[in-house]
Amino acid sequence: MKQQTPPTPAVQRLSLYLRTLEQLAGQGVEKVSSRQLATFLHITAAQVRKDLGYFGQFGRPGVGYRVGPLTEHLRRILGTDRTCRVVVVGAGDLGRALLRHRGFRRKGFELVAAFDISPAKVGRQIGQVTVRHLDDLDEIVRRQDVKLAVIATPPEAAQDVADRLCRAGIKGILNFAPTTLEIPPSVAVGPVDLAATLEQLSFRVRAERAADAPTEGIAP
Amino acid sequence: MKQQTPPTPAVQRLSLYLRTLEQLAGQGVEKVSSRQLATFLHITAAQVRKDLGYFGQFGRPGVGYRVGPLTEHLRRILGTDRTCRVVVVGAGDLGRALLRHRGFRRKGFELVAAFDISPAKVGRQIGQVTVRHLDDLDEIVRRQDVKLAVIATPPEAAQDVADRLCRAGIKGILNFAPTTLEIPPSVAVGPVDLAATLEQLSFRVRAERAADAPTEGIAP
DNA sequence: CCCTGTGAACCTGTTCACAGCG
DNA sequence: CGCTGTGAACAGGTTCACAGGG
Repeated sequence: MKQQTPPTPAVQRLSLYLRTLEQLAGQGVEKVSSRQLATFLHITAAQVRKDLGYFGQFGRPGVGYRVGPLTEHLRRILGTDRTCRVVVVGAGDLGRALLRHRGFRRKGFELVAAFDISPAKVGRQIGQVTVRHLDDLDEIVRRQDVKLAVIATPPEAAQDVADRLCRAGIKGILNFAPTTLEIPPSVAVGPVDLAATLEQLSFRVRAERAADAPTEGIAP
Repeated sequence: MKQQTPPTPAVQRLSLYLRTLEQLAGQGVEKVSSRQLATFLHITAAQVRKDLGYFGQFGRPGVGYRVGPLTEHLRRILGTDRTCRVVVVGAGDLGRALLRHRGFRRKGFELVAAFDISPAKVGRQIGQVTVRHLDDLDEIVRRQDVKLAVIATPPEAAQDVADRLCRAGIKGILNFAPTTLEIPPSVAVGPVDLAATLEQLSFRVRAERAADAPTEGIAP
């Protein structure tokens, strides 16, 4: 029988399946097997089938999955079948880059507003939007019924911004500031710490050197 | 007995412990208990102790951990105790933002070069570096013995860039392009798909309607 | 044959509970 | 006492293996 809550890693892979399917559709491919999907993503075919199995039965035995319909299903599951409005707080380098990034729009996200407190930035046009003062956040989020927000501020400002976002009724926050936010459990947080991600790479590169050192020499 | 390979999630949390410790040190704090660290990161104290336990014995019973020494240990484990050189490929919006970002330097990474193929971008100064043509990549990576690279190109270019990086002897790649790279297993890849990360938030916000249980995630 | 869907076995990571030290 | 370090119990995910459909 089906598990009540799908494993988080399975949900993460859903995004990868969707990405792959969109690419295949662009090449005119119409059907795909779990094995093919698995090969593209360097995982096992059983994993693909089990992941999709948490959400329904999308395939046909002996045939595989039809690319178009499965794409639609995954979009619906992820909630990106309808365009989803997002605000960006912080118009520094990273905020600007995100606002100009075309990838979000393609994936069903619309960046509808940007906020900052610096007078030098407020009023500037970036991508499709004009930067507004942080004090306007509440009004705009409510008026446009925005559910998702991106925090791209310095870490010192992140908690205050998060508080404002929660008060404005935001439901999910993508946090690029290297801080752990204190927020009510009704709001989801996706932490993205770029420096920490590089650190992970550094570790793996370093670990490889010491791969065949049988002496456990990590603690000095 | 100690496990041979530390769990990947534990290594990821190491970066968070380090981040927290650096913050505490900035506030003049000198010792910290597993319970305090756990509270900051919304995890359990046992988790903190077990994670650190994979790498050595750093604490003193009845006292806790000394902030300074533990910070040093974690940096050494992650390989960021010495400055680590990194190149960035792709000088678009995202590449520029990363090149100007001060957070990497603070964490022990030095962005030593940027590459692009667009004549409009080659020669421009961004942050501390001048953008060079992609054809110079091999020479610079070898001459400066660079181990890590960031790919911030359009997805169509990512695989070719990855091939060049591998040929140049790069050991780890942080890939911001929404593609799965084909690379030899001797090279580590850290995939960062920003649109996919937003999709995950969308899912969790949407899932909340049905069941009130959003979770704070760590894995990218 | 080739494929999906799925219980069952396996494995990896987390939590518990306590011994031992300051 | 409070705190670390760690085996043991537990939970969550992944892989296996096979039933069943085209």
